[in-house]
Order: sequence, then structure tokens, then C-alpha cells
Amino acid sequence: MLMLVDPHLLRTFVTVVAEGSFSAAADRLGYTQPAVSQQIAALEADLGVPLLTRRPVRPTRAGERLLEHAGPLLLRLRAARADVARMSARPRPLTVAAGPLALSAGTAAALSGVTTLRIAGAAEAVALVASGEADLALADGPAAPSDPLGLPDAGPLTIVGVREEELVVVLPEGHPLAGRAGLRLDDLADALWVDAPEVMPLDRLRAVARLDGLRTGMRYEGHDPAVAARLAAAGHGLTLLPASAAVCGVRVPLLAPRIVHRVELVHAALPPGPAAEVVRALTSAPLSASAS
Amino acid sequence: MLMLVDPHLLRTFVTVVAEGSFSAAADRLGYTQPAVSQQIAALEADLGVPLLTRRPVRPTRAGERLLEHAGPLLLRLRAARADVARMSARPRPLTVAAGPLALSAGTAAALSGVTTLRIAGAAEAVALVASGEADLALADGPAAPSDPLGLPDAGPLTIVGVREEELVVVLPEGHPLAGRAGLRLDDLADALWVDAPEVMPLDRLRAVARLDGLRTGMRYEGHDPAVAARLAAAGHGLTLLPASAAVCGVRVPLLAPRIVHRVELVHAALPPGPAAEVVRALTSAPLSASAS
DNA sequence: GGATTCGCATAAGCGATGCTGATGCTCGTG
DNA sequence: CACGAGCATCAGCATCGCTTATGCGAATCC
Repeated sequence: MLMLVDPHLLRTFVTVVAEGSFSAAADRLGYTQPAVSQQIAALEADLGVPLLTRRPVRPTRAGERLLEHAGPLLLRLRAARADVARMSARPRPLTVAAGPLALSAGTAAALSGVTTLRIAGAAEAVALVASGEADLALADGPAAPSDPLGLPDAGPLTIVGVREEELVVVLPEGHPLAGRAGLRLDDLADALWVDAPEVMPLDRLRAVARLDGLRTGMRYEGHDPAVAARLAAAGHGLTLLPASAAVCGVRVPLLAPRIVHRVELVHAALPPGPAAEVVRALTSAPLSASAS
Repeated sequence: MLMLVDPHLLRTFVTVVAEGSFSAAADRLGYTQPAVSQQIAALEADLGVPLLTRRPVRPTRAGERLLEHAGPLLLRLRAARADVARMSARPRPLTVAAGPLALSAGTAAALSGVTTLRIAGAAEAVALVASGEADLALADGPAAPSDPLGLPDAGPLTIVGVREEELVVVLPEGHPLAGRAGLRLDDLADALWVDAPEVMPLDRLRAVARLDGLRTGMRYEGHDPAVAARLAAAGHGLTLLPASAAVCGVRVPLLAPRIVHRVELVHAALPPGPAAEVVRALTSAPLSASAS
């Protein structure tokens, strides 16, 4: 009697869905195609439900359900291994994952001894720390003042806020609202926005502000905040950035809803060493809302 | 190359630690003792670290680390199976898990068609829903007004607040503070409290109130709020209860910190049926702070 | 519209895994 | 110091899951 879903099957399932093909998944995982075929069959037999349609290869309803579990599950599995491994690991090159807007002058100064800096979205940054690929992460995103970012739960991680900063709306020169002293987001819900999912995802903004609008004007797929600001200044759509990252355009403070840009430090339990030093440096200063 | 920790080994490991013995764990799991021995050895070989001390059988530091992951991991594994199973399950006896203080007159009325009602702490209630053993849960606990309870993440569950109620301190008649119109928790940190972990855990209260005190007078291990109130009224220690549950003693509203008793409905995605009906009944009324 | 090809399913074979029962060994106990 | 409880080890064997080879159905192409 199999009570526990086999994670190998789960991983194969995820890969098949991602690749959209049994054979491609087999290649990627280093199996042969029949092995994948059998694994999927085994998983479906175990759960008693078809998980994939073949030709085209797509998840069924049940398969989509399973997918929602599979990601976090596989992450935690890697996290467990990484967490135990940290116990007996000696010093190694220090890797930090940071959100695109997480590095201010203050935080950058604290990163002494860091070998590699990797830019990653909030969820990805947490995953990197949990799985041991990064030692620390500085996740960033919009949040209500002194509220935590809703970071995904990937195991016993320490999460502390390290910075909060005022958000400003970036407008092009001459925009009708450019003269205002402050703006309400509701008034801008119908305007066109620059959707920069790797800088300041509109979805998250909508969730935090409890808003439905924010139509997309131009989409920017890079993660340089300066580019987002320039696009906004050039009139391709509005954008919302922490004051210090809005390097051009007309910057008008956001009045309502009360949302700030928050940076949180994420790390596992660390043995004494350079990583722990950086954590201390980052957390020694009290969390303060630094304007501009 | 094993990249993924084998959940069977994890389950065995958890059981061995819980039982404090290889042979007892073997019994419990339906294995023989050598099987357990080999599984633990395999897990230790896989992770490259000793996880248990033998004689006495106790987790090492690394083992404790692994334990923190194991629980949530195994829960999610069961949750994944349950979630997929729900897709193809036809109606069955409706089971609801509820916190000891979650059932007011209003919520009780909404539970039509429910076969079994089970009292469980917040974390346990979530686990029951995730693993499919319960269809719905009403988790309860102290929280800042309109802040969510910090329920553990056990997968894609829907969590909505359904009630918030004022908290009162229960004092014995004639207590020096019994005449007050309201009380601050800081002033009571040094008093003796009734620790009723299954009704209103002091730990959670300390966490929410950011307080260190609250000395334990008497410990009550049942989950009847009326008993907790009676113990407080009899002078065995103070207690904090939602106004409607404080059936005796002198009841003084809590003024600071601003904490309310919150009830949240937890459920997975439900196919239409009696369970979905109950959810609708519970969520149709707007969340309102009902005094007394 | 028939031939072709791409891609998943099935079959047979075989090595590896992981269980059981028997036995050895070691630490804690009286 | 001797005993016993309890974990480790060993040999044997069933099962599982991978590989190679092949079957088969559905799109595609001319």
C-alpha cells in the first residue's frame, strides 16, 4: 500500500508538463522515454485519476491540482537536504540573491565578503535560500507599512524586515497629474501602466492595493529599475517605484492606499562565518523608512 | 544519484524519534526492526550526517533540523493526494474541525449537514483539512484586528476570516482590578495566568502581544472554555477569552494591545455539494466584530 | 487519401533495491 | 561482572523500475 506520493514521479510529472512532451522530459531528466511513460502511468494508477491528456500533452483538472502541490513539495525536499548539509559545510563562496530594488546604498555596503550577487524575484529568492543555492536573500516588494511581504513558506527560514521606503508614481513631464503633491492609486487604475514583472509586478500591486485595474501599456521584461523609470518618463505608461530608484521622470508620492516598498532579509539558521556576519551587518541597523 | 530525499525514510525517521526506539517504530510502521535500522542508515548515508544517537535514541543537531522539515513535508504529501482525490470523490459524511472557541451561535447555525465535528487546535485543524480528513475547519485564535491568524502553509487552501470578537480578561470577584472598565495586558504580565493550551495558548498570546511575561498559575489541559472561565473566576489565574465564552467571573475588556479573537474558515477547493453549501452559509454574512 | 513520421504505449529482460529471518554485538543495568 | 534489551549485520529472495526493442495511433505531407 503506497501511502506517500513518490517525489520522483512528481518531478517527472512536473517536467513533462513543463516540456509538454514525454520524450523531451525523458531527455531532460536523463531517462528513456518508456521510463517516463511508466512513471506517469504509475502516478496515475497510484492516485487513481488521469493526470495528463496525451496528444496534446496537457494536465487534466486533477493534474493541475497536483501541479500546485508539486512545486512547493519538491522545493521543501531540496530545502531539507540543504538545511542538513549546512550543518557540516565549511565556508564556501558566499552567494546572495537580491530583488531588483533591494539594493540601496546601505544594504550594498553591508555585503562584504559576498562573492556572487544574483537578481531574483521574491519567490525565487526564497527558493534559492531554501535549497541552499544562495546563503542569503534580500527579497523586496510592495506591502502595507510594517506588514511582512507574503513570502512563500519553504521551511524554517528566518525572515526580518530590513528596510521600508516611500513609493512614488513616475509620470512623464507634462502629464496632467504631474503637478500634484500626491496621488491616490484608485485615480490611476484606469491609466496605462508599465508592466515590469521582474521589477515591480502589477499583480502583486493589485493584490496589496486590493485593486482590479492597472491596465498594461508596455511590458518590460528586464530587471533594471532605471529602465522602468525611463519608460515611464517617456510616456509608455506609469510605474510605481521606491523613491530612490525613480531616477527620472516626474515623481509624485503615493498617498493612498498606504503602501511602502519593503525589503526583507531571508536566511536559514547559519553557522558562524561570513554569511552570519553579513546578516548581522544588515540587521544591526533598525528598520527605518528612509525617504528618498 | 539520489537528489530527492525519500519520504519513506523521512516517515520512518520521524516515527523513530517519536517512539524513541527503532523496534517500537518498526512495530508501529509494520516493518521489522532491521528494516528500520537499514532505512535510518540509508537516510544518514544519503545526507552524509548522523541523524540519531543510539542508546539512547535521540536526534542529533542535524536530525532536529531534518525533523523541522519532515512534518510539513509529509503533511503536504498527504495533502497532494487528498487534493487530487477530492476531484473524483462523491459526497460523503461531512466532517468539520473547529477550534474550541470557534463555535458561536452564528457559526453553529451554518453547519447544516455536518456529520462530525472535531475540536482541534489551529495547526491541527489546517492539517486535517489539507490531508482530507476534514472538509472544513474553523480555526481560531488571538490576532490584531483584521489581521489574519498566522496559519501554517499546507498547500493551496482558501482561508477567509468569518468572525472577530472582543477579548475580555476574566478575573475572580473581588480582585483588585475587578472594578476597572478596561485593562492593559502589560499591567497583567506579572500576574498568574491559567495556561489552557487547547483553549487559548499563552505562547500565541505572547507572540501576538509581543510580551514576555504571563506567568503560569494553573494549567488546564481540556478544551472547554467554560472550565477555563470557572478556573479564572475561582482565582487560579487570569484568563483571556472572547466575551461570549467568558461565562462567569468578572469580565473586563482588553484595551491594549489591540487584540481580538478571530475565527477563520479553512477549506480546499470544493466541488459543489454539502460542504460548499456550508462554506457559502459561513461566508455570506460579512465579517463583523460582534460584541458579547 | 494513402504513405510517412512523430510520439506515446507495451513487452521482455535484468540489475538494483529493500524487505525478511537469523544472528552477532554492544551498551546500560542490577 | 553477568545478563538482557536493543541496534547492527548478513544472507537470501521477491519486487520494482530501468533499458532496449517493438507496437500502434494520430497528425502531416504530397
